Amino acid sequence: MRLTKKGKYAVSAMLDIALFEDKEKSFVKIQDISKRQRIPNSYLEQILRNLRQEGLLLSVTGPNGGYRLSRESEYISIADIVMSIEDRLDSTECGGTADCLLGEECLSHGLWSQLNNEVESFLKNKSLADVLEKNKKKPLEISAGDNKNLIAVG
Amino acid sequence: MRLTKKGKYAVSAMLDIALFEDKEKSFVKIQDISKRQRIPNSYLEQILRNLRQEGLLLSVTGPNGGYRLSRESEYISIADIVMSIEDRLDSTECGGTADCLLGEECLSHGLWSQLNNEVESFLKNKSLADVLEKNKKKPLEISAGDNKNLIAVG
DNA sequence: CTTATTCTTGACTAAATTTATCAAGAAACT
DNA sequence: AGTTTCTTGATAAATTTAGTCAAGAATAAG
Repeated sequence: MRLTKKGKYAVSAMLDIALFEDKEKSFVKIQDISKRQRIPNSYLEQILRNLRQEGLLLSVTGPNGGYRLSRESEYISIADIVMSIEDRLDSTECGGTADCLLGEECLSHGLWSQLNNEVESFLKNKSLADVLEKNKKKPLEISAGDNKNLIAVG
Repeated sequence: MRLTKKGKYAVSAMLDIALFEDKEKSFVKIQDISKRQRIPNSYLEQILRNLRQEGLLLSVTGPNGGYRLSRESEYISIADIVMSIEDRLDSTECGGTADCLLGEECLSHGLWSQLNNEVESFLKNKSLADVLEKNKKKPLEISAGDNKNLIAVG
């Protein structure tokens, strides 16, 4: 399971949406996410596109449109998000193919695939809600002025 | 903790040395490691250089020279190796600095740093010996002919 | 039915990182 | 001397990541 900035942006964006979506009513706009999380707007478009195509987000075009989670934050794991985003699931050949050394399974193969499992199960067991929960405990500082709407997520 | 091909090559090379070094007597040559593990010779030079500089390997120049582990394989962890090799320890800004969002610690910060710890402790608790041990159980196939010396490690 | 808002798409570019390569040099043995 | 083998620093090639852009389509409001 590879982990790049893109994957982290994706998680931040999803957390942001989870926080700011107003169930039944409003959707969260790309622009707002972009500003709050400091993710380049056009890059974010690309990322949200993936997340929607993978069925993690719903979207509505037009005024008052935007994005919303496709299911409750309890049921979206970080692994779901990361796996939607990162193309090369495995960081190098070994770990998935069992065919690392020209047909032979290499000695370190077991090691890397164990590590992979380790990481994967860690991320599978963390939902968006879990991550947000953890941050609820320490009250967020809302600073005055322009930053009123800027809550750290990513 | 980043994980690239370079890091995996390093682990493979170390495993190879652990297997082929003949304590008190012979050293393992770059060329041999390169052939057995299919690691480009000149790239391997660079990698072994790092490992030696970090004190994980000893080397001797000249005929019958080569490399040997600086300490027994029980006392070299995979984390030791990977951390010698990978320059950027952390895959992206967040996870180490606690300063991800222009001075604010981001909501997902805890998540990434937890993951980091997870991976790190996994690799810290695995020694070269551990990895080799696992492979001892299933006897290696030695195929006839040119490959007689080719034991899968990487 | 026109306009403003907002997502959608595909193709493209730039930057960074990873993956090497090479050649000249130094150490050690025979 | 001559051969083997590591040592070093600089450089090049390939791949991946990160980010941009512009034209288009959907929706709502007036």
